[in-house]
Amino acid sequence: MFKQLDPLLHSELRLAIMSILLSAEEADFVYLKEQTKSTSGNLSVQIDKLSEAGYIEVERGFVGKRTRTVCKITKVGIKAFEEYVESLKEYLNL
Amino acid sequence: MFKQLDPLLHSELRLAIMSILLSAEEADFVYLKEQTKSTSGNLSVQIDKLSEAGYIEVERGFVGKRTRTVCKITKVGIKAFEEYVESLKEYLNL
DNA sequence: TTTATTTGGTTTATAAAATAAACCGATTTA
DNA sequence: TAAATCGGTTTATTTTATAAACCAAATAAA
Repeated sequence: MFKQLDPLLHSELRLAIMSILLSAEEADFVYLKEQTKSTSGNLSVQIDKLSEAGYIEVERGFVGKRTRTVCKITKVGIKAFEEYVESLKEYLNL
Repeated sequence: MFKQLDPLLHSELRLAIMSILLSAEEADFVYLKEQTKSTSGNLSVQIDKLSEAGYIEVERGFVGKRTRTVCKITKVGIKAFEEYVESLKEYLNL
């Protein structure tokens, strides 16, 4: 009856990150921090986890002299997100 | 933008319990255990948490000589669940 | 009848997760 | 040149989830 909920997505901050990246296709660290109102430490950790899972791609570069970390969602990430939504619907009676 | 997700509901097992109780209006420990495929220990702990939050009511009684723990969802629980669903929709782009 | 075994749980210990605090090098600003 | 800010990362702490161990009562088996 109840499918397992992907533990990587069933986390408030990671879900918010994925949600943003799904609409935006690209977002940098600063933007994600603003939108999610998270601390840098927490954000950094959760970005790493999504990246290690292959759900997002992270590029660390420069804009002018300042560093800039840009995140994009991957195909794998999109699929995982969609499956998570489907599973959740069962729990939510949607 | 992103509302906080009620941490009491944002948990796989507790959400499953609430989901069942929302449709069933009443379910006992054994039934919940079967449906959620959880261990008794985990189920016991999560039932307590929902109960302490006032989201469900727990009655420990007897049927014949055997003990029976029956759970019901409360109005507070229904409201919390509905709010959780609304908040989640934002994250899921629903 | 005593001894397993099962039922219906609870309590306690452990593993994993989320989160914040402390830190760091580079860049501005005062 | 000292102090503050930016853009993070690393490490420590707290919280959660989960399973394992346990328990009393009931039933079944020997």
